[in-house]
Amino acid sequence: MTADGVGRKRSRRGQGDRLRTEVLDAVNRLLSEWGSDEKLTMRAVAKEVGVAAPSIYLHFSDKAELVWAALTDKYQQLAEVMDRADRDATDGGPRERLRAQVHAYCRFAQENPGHYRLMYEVRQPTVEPDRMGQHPSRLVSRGIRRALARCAEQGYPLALPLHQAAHTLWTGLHGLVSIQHSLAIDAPPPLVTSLADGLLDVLVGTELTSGRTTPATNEVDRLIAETALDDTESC
Amino acid sequence: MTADGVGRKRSRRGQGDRLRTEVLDAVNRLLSEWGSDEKLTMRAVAKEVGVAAPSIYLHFSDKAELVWAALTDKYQQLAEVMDRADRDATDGGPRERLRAQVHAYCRFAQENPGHYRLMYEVRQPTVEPDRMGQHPSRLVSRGIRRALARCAEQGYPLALPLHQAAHTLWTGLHGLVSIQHSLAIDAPPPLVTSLADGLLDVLVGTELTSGRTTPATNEVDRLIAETALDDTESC
DNA sequence: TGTACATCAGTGAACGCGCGTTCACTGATGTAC
DNA sequence: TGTACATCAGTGAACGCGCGTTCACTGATGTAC
Repeated sequence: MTADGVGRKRSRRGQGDRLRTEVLDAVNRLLSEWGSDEKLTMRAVAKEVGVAAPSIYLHFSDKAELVWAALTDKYQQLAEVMDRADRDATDGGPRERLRAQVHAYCRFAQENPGHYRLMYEVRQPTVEPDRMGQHPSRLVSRGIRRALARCAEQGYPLALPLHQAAHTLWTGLHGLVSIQHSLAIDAPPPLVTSLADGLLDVLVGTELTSGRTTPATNEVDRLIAETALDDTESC
Repeated sequence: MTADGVGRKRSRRGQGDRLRTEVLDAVNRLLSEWGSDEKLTMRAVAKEVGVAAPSIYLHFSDKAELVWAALTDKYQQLAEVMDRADRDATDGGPRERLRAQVHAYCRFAQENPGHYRLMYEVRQPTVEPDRMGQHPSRLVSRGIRRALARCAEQGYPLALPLHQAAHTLWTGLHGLVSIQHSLAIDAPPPLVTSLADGLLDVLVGTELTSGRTTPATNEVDRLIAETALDDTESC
């Protein structure tokens, strides 16, 4: 037991895996508390768990693996939050559901600045390139693309071809919150959400019209769909 | 003279300031060479200059000051590149000039990933909050806003009020290139430029029409104009 | 039922390293007399 | 014109620190006989 360890009890035989989740929980707590990933060290994590630093290596082969696990976890959580927001808005049309997802994204980014930074700066400990192809951020971009596809299907005109619109919306949201974070701007949270709404309004027509229609797929759209930027699932 | 110092000659009396620019040049070279700011240490910079590490302190009181100087320098350079692109496109209309600025931005970000990362992650060594109010990124956002204002003045309809459109365009560009960087995606550079074009097309009408017109300023637009997100100069 | 033992879930101390920064110094160079 | 001296532009060695990681270990706990 370390100096500050809060009386953690050693797991019983066979319960060794308990520590793994405790470690990931500790990472979450530290990122929340600090709003940053600067001080995220093996020693700090161990101390937060109430365990000696080498114990972490019983479950993660090195720091990169730990960070990657935390990161994947959080992406899943973000995707889940967006998905729930989408489902909870079923009484609105597909456009309202997309908007709900967008708002969930903004809220998550503002409530979890530490996690958000970690998620979008994987190169902390460098990560192998093949892993990059499976980057869990796909979970998020896919959710947005699906919601956009539903809008298009049900007659809302998109200002750009589907994949391009989805990528533009996703990266646009990221740009909004990330500049907010990196320039340490203290704009009120609702402002970011309003800006996101503006972007959404520009990309997805607000009413069902037969006049304007979603542009057909083009070279750019196809390239995005093929690149690692997106995944292969068809829409 | 250090082991690797490339025969740098000590400055003559009164020429002591020469070292200052040599240091900043060295920072530039290292960021270019590495495409990253991870390894940017006082020792590495000193070695690149061909000088002992403590010599840097003759001109910069600490690392934060050095980084801030390099950062400001690069923002000015980016703003200049965008400005020149704008001026070089005078034979096109204001819309073509804006597009030229947008392309210059994308090119800069892709050709200088190391600088770009440094520019948008100031919190490396934490920077005092009052400095943040004077963040040199304003140079960039101002350039974009001015070009947008010219478009609006000359009859191109914006899809959003001026300041909001400018902020959306700027952060949207940042989102595009920053996700490219952080997810280590190897999309061909022209693709990013095409995506930027798409964003531009969505925000600024492609033709002079009297039908659609730029929305009047609103609450969101006013808030952005007032926030540190922007500067006070009126458009 | 009692006991020897294998295994599991960790620990304490130390490793080598690189970092930002400090400190007392040095040696060339221009200047005053 | 020659020389003592102040100043300038740096240097070398060391500081204390925190980091990721390794290594030999320990002590409780379940199990076999």
